[in-house]
Amino acid sequence: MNLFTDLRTLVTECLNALVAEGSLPAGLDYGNVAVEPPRDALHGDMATNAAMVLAKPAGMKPRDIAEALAAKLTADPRVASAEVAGPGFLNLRLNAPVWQSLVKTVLTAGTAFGRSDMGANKRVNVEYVSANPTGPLHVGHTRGAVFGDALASLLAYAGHDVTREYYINDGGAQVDVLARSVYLRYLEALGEVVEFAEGTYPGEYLIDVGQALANEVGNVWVDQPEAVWLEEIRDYSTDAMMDLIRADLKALNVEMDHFFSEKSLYGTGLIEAAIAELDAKGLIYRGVLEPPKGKLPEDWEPREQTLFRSTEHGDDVDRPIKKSDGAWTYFAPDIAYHYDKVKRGYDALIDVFGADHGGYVKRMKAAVSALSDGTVPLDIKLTQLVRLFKNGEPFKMSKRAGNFVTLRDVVDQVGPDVTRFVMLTRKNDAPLDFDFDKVLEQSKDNPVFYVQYAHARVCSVLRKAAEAGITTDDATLAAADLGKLAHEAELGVAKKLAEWPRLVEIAARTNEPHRIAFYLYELAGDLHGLWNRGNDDSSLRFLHEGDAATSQAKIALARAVAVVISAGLGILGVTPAEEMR
RNA sequence: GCACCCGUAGCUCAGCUGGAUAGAGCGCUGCCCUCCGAAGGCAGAGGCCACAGGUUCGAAUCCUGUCGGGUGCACCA
Repeated sequence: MNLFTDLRTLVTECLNALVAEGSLPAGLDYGNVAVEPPRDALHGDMATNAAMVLAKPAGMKPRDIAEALAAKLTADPRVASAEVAGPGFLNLRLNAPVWQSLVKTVLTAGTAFGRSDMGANKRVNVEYVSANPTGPLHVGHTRGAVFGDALASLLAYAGHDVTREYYINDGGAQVDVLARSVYLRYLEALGEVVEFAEGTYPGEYLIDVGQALANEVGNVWVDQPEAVWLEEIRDYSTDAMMDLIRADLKALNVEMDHFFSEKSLYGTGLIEAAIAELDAKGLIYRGVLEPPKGKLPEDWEPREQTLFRSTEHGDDVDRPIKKSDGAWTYFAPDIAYHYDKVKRGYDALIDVFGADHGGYVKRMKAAVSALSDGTVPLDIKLTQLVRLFKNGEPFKMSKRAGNFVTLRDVVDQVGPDVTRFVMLTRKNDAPLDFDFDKVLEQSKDNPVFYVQYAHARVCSVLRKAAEAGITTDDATLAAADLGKLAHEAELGVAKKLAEWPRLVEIAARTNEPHRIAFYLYELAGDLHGLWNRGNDDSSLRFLHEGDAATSQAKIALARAVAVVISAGLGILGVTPAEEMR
């Protein structure tokens, strides 16, 4: 149910009719014909560029095509008028019943209004967060978590079969560091005085882990060499950290479908198999890389390494997959992991990385391109930094975490709903300012509040209606005499609702959930505007004393707005507010 | 030095597959509560879309270059 695609279908039908009667040449490509909202509402409800895009291939003047098309279009009962404007735009106005019935459609479909089948049930894997299992999640992870989760929901809403996935970096040196740090906390729990050297994690969050470990195994590892305890403590600690991370994610209402362990790639032949696949394509060789231009590392020296010829797939330089000592680089298991995703049969992959991984994008895309022979697209979305403020000043670090502000610091103070919405009110690739005071402010410059307030207002109307003895379930409202919604202010809100399905598709196509947040803000503004016009013009109020029929028609519109706000907030993972407190 | 992202109103930012007179919030000026929640609404002022070329019927949008800001750059993860 998308009025814009409905009308685009009508336009192409009319064009075909023109072809059939010989007014247009046959065989034209309608691919670039669009039906969209005009920039200025004064121009009408919808505009099509058909005449302009077809003028050249048809060898005709745009205005001539537009005139002929207009005549055909106005024959349709939905179309009130079709005017040629500017260089050849065709501005359409639709009859009021189109908008009135749209309200009914929304109420009948509920939050499914706006669902799309554009995804054609394609299997998409969205990998996000994937933080190292060495500590609690911090603000940067929070943004990635919120973005990835909303993107996954958006794609699902748009008809994709989505898997939410987390890659656990439990195979590298950083988990050894974790193990050593936990060992120190373990000794500490047993009464020893310990010192945290450079290169260990001093964060207080490991105290509990060390204590728990001491309770479990007693003093068996005291005074023992690392070789004795490292592996066991490493496994124990990463499990503990993943429990911590899962709990953090749960606090944000993020739930993964699948956790993939890097460690599972080692010793199982999976890395070797992935590299062999690349080797078979002639993309693996031994060589020496050029020194990096500009800042030359102090200890740089030419070394022969095993390299992936990523330049064959768009990268700037070839990348090492083995260190000079023969061990895998971090990139190697990452290749194997993505190979695994390709083999699992996904039609598209999406990685959500922090901005500090920007340098990693090209090589990862190169790897997936090579491993899938270009058949599986990989889109990598980078989330930019979050700058935290409190009272207008940069926010201080968290003590418990040692050196960073944690996800818990944020969620505990403002709640998951506010956290999520605010982090989605900016494009993913733009930096985000997050002010603990402003996001809780109940005023118009706080979009969270503004959108929630609109929803709460509708709920308030429903409560008042119930007090007045008016039936307001969705089925009743859908059956109301919606012809009473005749005022342009009311139809204007319905028109905004009509844009929802179209907006979902645009947001999904571009992988940009922030568009949902901005749309909801605009929709909320339209409702607030209509609400206030009821102050001057009582016929625009939602409740009409002693006139249930009129009340139900008006309330139907308000309720339809609430339904779409619910659907949108649902995608963003935010709970709609019934009332403001 | 190279790569990626960004540059739009005084400030913070939207801007769809290239489309008409480039939008919103804050701030500023002035209005609107006997009323379903004024926690809101309406109106006004405010622009060389960083700059210069190019592509075309048409460019904030696409391409090239310049300037400015951010991020990342062998053997870390």
